[in-house]
Amino acid sequence: MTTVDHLRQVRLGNLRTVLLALVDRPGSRADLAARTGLTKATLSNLTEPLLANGILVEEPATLAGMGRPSKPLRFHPGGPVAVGAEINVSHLAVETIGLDGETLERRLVPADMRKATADEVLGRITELIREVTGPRPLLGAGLAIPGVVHDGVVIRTPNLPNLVGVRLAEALSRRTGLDVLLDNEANLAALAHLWPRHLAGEDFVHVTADVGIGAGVVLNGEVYRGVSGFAGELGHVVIERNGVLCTCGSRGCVERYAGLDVILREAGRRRLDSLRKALDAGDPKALEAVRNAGEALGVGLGTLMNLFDVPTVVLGGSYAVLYDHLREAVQSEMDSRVLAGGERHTRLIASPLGEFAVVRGAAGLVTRRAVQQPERLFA
Amino acid sequence: MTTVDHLRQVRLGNLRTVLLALVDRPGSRADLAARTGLTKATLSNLTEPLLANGILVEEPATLAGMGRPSKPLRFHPGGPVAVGAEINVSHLAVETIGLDGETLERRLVPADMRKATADEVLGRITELIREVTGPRPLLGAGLAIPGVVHDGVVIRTPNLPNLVGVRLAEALSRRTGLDVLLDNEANLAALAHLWPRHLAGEDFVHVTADVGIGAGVVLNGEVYRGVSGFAGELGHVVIERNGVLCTCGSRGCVERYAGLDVILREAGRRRLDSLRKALDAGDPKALEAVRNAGEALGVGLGTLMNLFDVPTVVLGGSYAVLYDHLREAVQSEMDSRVLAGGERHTRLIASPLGEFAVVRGAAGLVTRRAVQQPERLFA
DNA sequence: CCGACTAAGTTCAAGCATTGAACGAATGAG
DNA sequence: CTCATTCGTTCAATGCTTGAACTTAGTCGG
Repeated sequence: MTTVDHLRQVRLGNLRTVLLALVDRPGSRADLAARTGLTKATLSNLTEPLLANGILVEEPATLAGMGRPSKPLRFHPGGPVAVGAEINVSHLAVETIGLDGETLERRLVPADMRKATADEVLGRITELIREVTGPRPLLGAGLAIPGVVHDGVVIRTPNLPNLVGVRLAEALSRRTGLDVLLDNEANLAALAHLWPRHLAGEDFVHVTADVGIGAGVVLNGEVYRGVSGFAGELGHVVIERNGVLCTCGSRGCVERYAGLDVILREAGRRRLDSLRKALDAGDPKALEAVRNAGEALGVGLGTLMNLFDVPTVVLGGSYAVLYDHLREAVQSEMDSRVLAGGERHTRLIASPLGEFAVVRGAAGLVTRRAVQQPERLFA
Repeated sequence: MTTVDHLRQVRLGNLRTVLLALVDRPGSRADLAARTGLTKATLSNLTEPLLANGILVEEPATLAGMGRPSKPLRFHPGGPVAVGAEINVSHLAVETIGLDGETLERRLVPADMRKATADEVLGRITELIREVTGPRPLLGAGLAIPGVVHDGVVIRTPNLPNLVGVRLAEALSRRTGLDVLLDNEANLAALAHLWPRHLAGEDFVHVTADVGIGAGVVLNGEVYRGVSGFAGELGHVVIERNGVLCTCGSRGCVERYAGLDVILREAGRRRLDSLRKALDAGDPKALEAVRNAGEALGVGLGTLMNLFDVPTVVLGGSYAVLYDHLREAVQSEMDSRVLAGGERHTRLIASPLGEFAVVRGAAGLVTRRAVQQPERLFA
């Protein structure tokens, strides 16, 4: 650690706060100085290389009130972009976003990936990525899969058995030439609610149901993954110690009572949209199936809240679609069990992001890293 | 934020790493330079004020091999000390430690505090603190209570009802003239395993049973408290959604199956030492009571592990006393339910700290703050 | 006993990011 | 046209770490 390094760290830290302020919203040097607490002099200095490297652009001018007009800075419309990609059981999806978080291109293609080989999956996702990437420089790609991931390797993915043990990040990187970050879809859906916009605060849990139930846990503005990537496995929280046997070997896992497959079976439906229609039509069997699932989920979430103590739960994915009919059962079961409930109710909300939450999170993983490690922008 | 502040931050950060290295073990300037990555010049510079202020002392010399002998630095034996204090249902305890973590004085006095008023409790604990503090300067006091705490105020403490709502930190501070940090005993028992020595890694959960069951959660080398102090409430993790009604209003909480009161009742014993003797004598009723509790605890811990994904569980307090007889049931139930268990077994250990774990943690809270904010040492 | 050797600790000029103040630039108000 | 106002730049000053040179205090071999 040389002396230069120490001062360089200070500079990089300031660069990070400036970029964070810009992600929040564009602003002139003077405005950014006020917002970050740095001086105008430092801002001139810090933004100079960002402008020179095509990361930022200076807008013509703003005809404000008195005084010299300010020239707001924003992310360059031709600047670097990040790719998000999702491999899932029944679809593939990709999306590109700029550093400002705006969506540039997106694709979602239904496809049964259950039996596909790793090569087939990689081939198709690579093709999709090529479709959405244009001439703008690429920061890298985030890749989401439904399962547990550690160090770029797929550790566990019950519904895509051909991917277990595959070094997916490396494999996709070889095919696309991009830097690839691999993560679990639950974590990435949660990240999409945190970055680039705070949609649910700095501490929350995001819950999704597909075949399994996964929770992405955000603590202190950071996604919490656990030491080996197994954190937030809400689906395997036990609600009845001698309950139904689970594929994981345990008994009474939440997943066996609140998983989407269970709800559909109990409701006598095949697909989510059909269930949704039945619910809206007041079908009693469907309503009961959803209420039962909501209660089970509420019990599991109560346990989760007693361990993590966060103020907000976001229901996403299929749960967001069923939100109107789930809410009451989940909330009441949770409230009756959460210890902190005496102080304040746990806020339960539906995700405002649709089916692109996961890919947006995947892309966000890349833009977030670029902002937090600004030296990457000059490579 | 002036320019001076920026450079001061660098200096304070380096001071912190030097002090951390010294907490680990004493060492000469050259040795510390090697361990911290700083230069000998910087070390001379940083340690000078620490020596001048009586925080460190220079040992005479060490007659090592060749070359100029080194003069190791260590914390001054007359330097500042921290007080830890514990208010509990059936006892009060205090302990003083130096910055190196060595115990100086300790007291543990049995006393039924259930019906005591806040004033009575504060009076007695103040008296104990006076008994153990000598001429050495005081950094402050850590205060532990069995219950939930937030911002120096007691939020919830089922077994010491007279303390709810009391601004305990402020009250004790007024009586003793010390800076007081208030925290939950579960968090502090966990901290005692993290600071000043890593006894269980940087990620673990420490579990204690008294009347209730509490877990102190350590993630990434930091105690995780949740947004309102309610994190780690393992006692209210649900293991049977329609199980026994709990005082908290929920049903099937772990506490109702694995709490110490339950174990004693089932075993037909009044006190822990009597239970322990019965177990050692092979009393079947006692053995079964403990095994049942172990299984229930294992189910709850399995759920906890599926959410936090830490590699180690430390059993402390009464559970440490019963460890030999609890271990098997806890471990097997946990292993069959933890998803990450396929990769590695969760390590289950008994706390090596005895009944002073909580007060040591309370004192550690203060020494840790002093090291992390070294500017406090020059006041 | 002396000189070579080794390692610890100190001294000092150099380097560098931020700062605050002074300055130049660009516009509106009167 | 002049003044007020705000934006952005320039520049000397600050203060911390650094690496190299230097001093100090021992061991080792003859």
